[in-house]
Amino acid sequence: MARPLRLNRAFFARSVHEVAPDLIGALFLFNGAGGRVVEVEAYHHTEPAAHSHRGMTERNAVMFGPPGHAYVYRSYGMHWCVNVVCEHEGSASAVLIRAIEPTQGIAAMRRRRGVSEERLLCSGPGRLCQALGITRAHNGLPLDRAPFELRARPQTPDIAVGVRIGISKAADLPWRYGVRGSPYLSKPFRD
DNA sequence: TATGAGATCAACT
DNA sequence: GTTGATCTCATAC
Repeated sequence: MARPLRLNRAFFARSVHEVAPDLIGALFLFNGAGGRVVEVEAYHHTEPAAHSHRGMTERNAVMFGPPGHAYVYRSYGMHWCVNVVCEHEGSASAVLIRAIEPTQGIAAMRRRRGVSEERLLCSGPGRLCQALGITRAHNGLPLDRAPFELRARPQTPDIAVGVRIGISKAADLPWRYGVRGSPYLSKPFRD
């Protein structure tokens, strides 16, 4: 079995609906800290929950740039959230990284988060950015170069699909993907 | 176990 | 002035 491939620009230059499920199980590292992606959500400009829905602003400009870059925004005035920019299909779209199963750099993540319980280190979009040290300073950086490191999943996990979390618009779209039964999800999947 | 408030800021009405 | 791709802590059942 070959070493998992580094995810390149071609991986991200596809529809969010292909990239999002394919990210589940992939390795996501930032400055050597991170782990296995266990939860993501797709955001597409055709639906009102997406930041790109109403066109380009200073905040979301990166979403309109080339695929394979990080879009980092401030959520609720407090937290940072990280997305991967995908193929535009007419306008901008991205996949929100919502939860990671910690495998590397756990001591550093514990220090940045201020909690010791591994299950709580990266189980949410705000939590994982705090754990990995991702901020606005990293908005727009390419995902195929340091400090980012993304590698394809070694095997395909059992992927669950559900509705997205914490939104009120287009809340019925089943665009949330995750590893079924993982204890590192921000919330369990209902089926 | 479940619900609610507070923190804090960019975008939108 | 209100809302939101959130999290934590407090208080109530």
